[in-house]
Amino acid sequence: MPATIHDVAKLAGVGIGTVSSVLNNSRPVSEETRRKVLEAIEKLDFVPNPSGRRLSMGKTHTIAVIITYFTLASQFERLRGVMSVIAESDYDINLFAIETIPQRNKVFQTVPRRGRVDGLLIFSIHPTKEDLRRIRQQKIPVVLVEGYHPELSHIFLDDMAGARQAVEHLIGLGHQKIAYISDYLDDLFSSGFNRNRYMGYCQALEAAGLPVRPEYHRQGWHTRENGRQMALELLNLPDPPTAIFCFSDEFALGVLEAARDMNLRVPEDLSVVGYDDIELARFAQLTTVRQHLFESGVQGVELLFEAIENPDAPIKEIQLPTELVVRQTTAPPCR
Amino acid sequence: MPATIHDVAKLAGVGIGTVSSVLNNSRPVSEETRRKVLEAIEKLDFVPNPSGRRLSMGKTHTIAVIITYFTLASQFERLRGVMSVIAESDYDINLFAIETIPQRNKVFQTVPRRGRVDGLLIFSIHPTKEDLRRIRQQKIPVVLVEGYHPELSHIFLDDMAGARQAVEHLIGLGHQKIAYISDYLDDLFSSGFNRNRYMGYCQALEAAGLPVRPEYHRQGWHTRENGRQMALELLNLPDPPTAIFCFSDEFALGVLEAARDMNLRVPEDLSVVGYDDIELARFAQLTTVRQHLFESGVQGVELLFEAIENPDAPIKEIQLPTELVVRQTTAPPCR
DNA sequence: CTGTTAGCGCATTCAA
DNA sequence: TTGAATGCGCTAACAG
Repeated sequence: MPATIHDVAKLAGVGIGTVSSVLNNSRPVSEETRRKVLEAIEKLDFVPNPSGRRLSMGKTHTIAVIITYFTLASQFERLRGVMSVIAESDYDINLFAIETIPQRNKVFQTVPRRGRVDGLLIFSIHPTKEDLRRIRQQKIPVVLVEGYHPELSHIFLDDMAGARQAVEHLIGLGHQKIAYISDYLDDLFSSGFNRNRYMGYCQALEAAGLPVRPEYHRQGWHTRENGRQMALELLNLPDPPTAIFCFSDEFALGVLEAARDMNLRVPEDLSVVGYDDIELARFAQLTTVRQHLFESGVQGVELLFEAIENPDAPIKEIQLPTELVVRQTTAPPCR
Repeated sequence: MPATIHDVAKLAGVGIGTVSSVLNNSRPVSEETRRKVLEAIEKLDFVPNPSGRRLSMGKTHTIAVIITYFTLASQFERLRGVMSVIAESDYDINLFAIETIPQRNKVFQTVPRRGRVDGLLIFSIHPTKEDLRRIRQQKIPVVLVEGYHPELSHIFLDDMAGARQAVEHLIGLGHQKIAYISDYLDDLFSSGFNRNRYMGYCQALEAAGLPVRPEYHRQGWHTRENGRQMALELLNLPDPPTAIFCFSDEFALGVLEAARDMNLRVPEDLSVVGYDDIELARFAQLTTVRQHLFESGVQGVELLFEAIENPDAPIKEIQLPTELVVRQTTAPPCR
């Protein structure tokens, strides 16, 4: 139904090769014929069919963005970063959200292929050996965002240091009983950064001569409500913590809710530190570890574009800084 | 580089037609050959090239989702709704975020075409006559989410009623000085729903015999920070309002920040009502008008799928309910 | 400078 | 039940 290159050629009285030439500036065309072609294109409201073009060129001009934890505001902010540079490019983006293992498998089995997309941007997922094999075999450019792999380009942060900063801040305020609310340590998607944050937490405690108390460590699936539940459990312990460090701001907001439920004042009765610095952390006046979410999305696509342009370039890694942002949810403990 | 249908055919010792048949169950194949083909597919890790398939079938198995105000949490929640049903389907999604008029034009000029995508889901944008012409010409299925157009399928809400409920709630509490913070009334993208909410606001006031004071109506671009600024202006008026109704929760959170800046207690000194009921409204204990965001995304794609299946079916419109959710940010005025 | 032709990978006829 | 041939819309190489 829509006009094809043949329709344009016929209307302009030229061959399809010529139309293609003016479309892509692939070879010189006389002013006269160019004008005729342009006119025909205008009149027919012609836009080239991407499938035809893709098939012919072997390039899709599309990148896939694979996201897990798609409920999290942090992922949304990363995605916004991606979209901001996509809008300026002539690439399309295919979005894949994966929440379950079967979904993960399906996506990783079908998406990372030449002819399907030109490159992959993967948020917060650790590729398995199987994934890696596939990726290498298809020779498809990949960039991990909030991920780490020695053989793939990635944007990552020093999570251990970030977590350490947060806990050191609490220790510096005089806290001795510091709990940690985290994602499952061996969650199937994760790139080990949750493990790293846990290690940072432990390191900071140990460096200060504080014990790592197992009952102060809770794990749960990544929602605010779970954060609230786990905080409630912690705060109802016989010897409750005076401060809670959270794997994410999402959890931290849940902790704040729990404190409200129990009529605890923050920060007087309970200090709370989050991780991510999502948009709403500022609203909640949450002390948190900032990772540059939007920026990580931006740099991720840029890296991917580079890799697509220059497939033989060595992989790159970019480390984004983490910084502690002290707001109103941390203070010295009362007791 | 990746295996093609020819590679599979050769390895299996059959013709490509046969391979295609087992791939799509398009015609009977003997158990014996099917097995051989499946084996070859497995061995070569073959997945059909989508561009080829699309070109051949004239279907893309892709839908475009066009979103404006992509910074808003409400859009993210809608998108999550969309993704949740996409994950269960075998459709891909192409995401387009538009923030500026040139972007808008480019997207509407190139995206809504047969051969490019099978359908369009459009969030919070009012199609122009020009857009409509294009859409009709390409005969491409379209569903508007949070939009209204008599000739296109759409998911919408009765915004006038929603706004009225909110303002009536405030009036019922005894407020007489009620301000309204809105998006620009003639914003270029919008479908008029901001205008409708304004009318609902006016209606409720008038029905109660209250004056519509122009200085109580502020307009600004859709960010929390702007909400804060506008609230500051309102609250510094010689005769400040005792309640502020907001076009969105995003604005309302900004108003809450402004109140905090000015050491006003909410709801004692100032009542605040939002609109949308985003995830975080609950955290902020915000009284708000709920629209079912996630659900609107879900129903939007479902409607679109129906339209793709059955292109000649009449357009459908779904009205989603709005409901006032009273939380902690509204109370009778002090003075 | 321009028209013609050969694929790109697939689904789908048409024959056998 | 199957193989071979045709065409989807386009780009690029080839031939003028």
